[in-house]
Amino acid sequence: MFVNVNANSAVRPKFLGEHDGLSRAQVILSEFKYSRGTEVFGEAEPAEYVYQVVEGAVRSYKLLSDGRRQIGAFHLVGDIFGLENGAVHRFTAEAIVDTTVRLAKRVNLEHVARADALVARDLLSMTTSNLQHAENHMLLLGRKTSLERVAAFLLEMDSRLTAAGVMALPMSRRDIADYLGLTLETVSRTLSCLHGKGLLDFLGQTQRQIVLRNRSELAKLDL
Amino acid sequence: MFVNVNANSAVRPKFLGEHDGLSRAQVILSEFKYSRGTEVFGEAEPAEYVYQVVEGAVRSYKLLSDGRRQIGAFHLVGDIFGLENGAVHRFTAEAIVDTTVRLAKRVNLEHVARADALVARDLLSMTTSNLQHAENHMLLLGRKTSLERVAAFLLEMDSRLTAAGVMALPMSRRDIADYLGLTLETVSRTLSCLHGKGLLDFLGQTQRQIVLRNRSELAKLDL
DNA sequence: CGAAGTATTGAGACGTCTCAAAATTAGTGG
DNA sequence: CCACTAATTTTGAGACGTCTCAATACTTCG
Repeated sequence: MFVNVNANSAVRPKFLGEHDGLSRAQVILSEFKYSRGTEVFGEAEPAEYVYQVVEGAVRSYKLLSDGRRQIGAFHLVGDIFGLENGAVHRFTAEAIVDTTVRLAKRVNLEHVARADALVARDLLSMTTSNLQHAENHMLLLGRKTSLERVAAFLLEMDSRLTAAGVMALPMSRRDIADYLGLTLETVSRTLSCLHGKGLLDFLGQTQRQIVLRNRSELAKLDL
Repeated sequence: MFVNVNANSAVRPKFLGEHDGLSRAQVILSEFKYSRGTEVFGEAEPAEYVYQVVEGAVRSYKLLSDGRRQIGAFHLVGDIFGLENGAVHRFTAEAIVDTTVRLAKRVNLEHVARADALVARDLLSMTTSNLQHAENHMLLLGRKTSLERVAAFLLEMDSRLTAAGVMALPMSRRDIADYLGLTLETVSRTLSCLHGKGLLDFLGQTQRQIVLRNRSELAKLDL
């Protein structure tokens, strides 16, 4: 099932096993592919692995009993996810598009962390940046209008995945809505509104390629 | 300004310096009092100390430029707050009522953590529980109704500060609203509604002492 | 090219917010 | 301790933003 791969990809972000993200950790790495829509791990499942997106995109979410969904984060190329302190995962993680992940056995990581204080420090700083993102997102979900939420989303994605001026969103309107605490219709309407104001353009024949025309106006909308 | 105190209080929770929360750390501890409404630290201020509530209650919040406020957490007796990985605080912290805190210099704590892996582990697990709280709160803020939010709030506070069956809330309706992403009127109406249904009672002549009459019905409301 | 999935747009419903007033509680100084 | 004032809470009525439901358009994929 798991294929051992150590081939170097020529991609920008720092990957597990390269001496950065998780220092010069001697952890066993594998790669695995998930096709669009499949689950990487489920909420409350034992947290056996830690993952990093090599290619594609992943959403982590929680569900209420009646199906309402809150996406806590999108994981894009280079992002590490599924890192838990406790025994089980607190989110469900699904591939948004066909996705390749690199994975490390959690117990190995913990073993290395015990020996190497730098690795332990990396674990803390990753957890801290997750916390920081969650804190900012609470402000968005609790207090921002739909326009402010969508503007914040666009700016976040712009900074994380824009290549050559074009932002190719992997996620659907529904995913965006569940991330922003809105409905997909409200997201769609708000994007149309921003397009109408000349702040962004839709590119080609897909609605998921977006070009930001006026970042500073968007930034003003995101208080 | 800071008074060195090592007197043992006879209170329930484990405190800094007692061999639990932060292991057998040899950190210098002081106590300090903040009167109702005063700021303990501000957002983006250098994070020089880590705090623990000895008596009273604290709110941590973020503000938007126009004054909208999102409270990220309430810190009650025993809770540690102001723990940062980065150089600065990401929230403003204010005393809700007259409050006594114990505080430790952050650099000392880091120094100890470097020497003692158990302390380092405690730091990570504290950050993780903050993260876990934030993740649950994102679900609440993004997807729950006002009734579900208030029910969740009551159950959270019930588990954290009920003494002798009575829950003495230190925070105002406005604080609750800013925690739940609602307005104070909606919080008040929702509490009235729950009272009307016989799920809770208001005690004495204050509106901040509440007795939960039917926890299981409340739990059903909090999906 | 047809079918399924996704996005847009519209119209009306609904939940929460806003504004306002009254009731209650807390705080202050005599 | 009381009287007075300020602050907080409750309650009401109407406004507003987002949601729901529905229809249409567009894109993707077999």
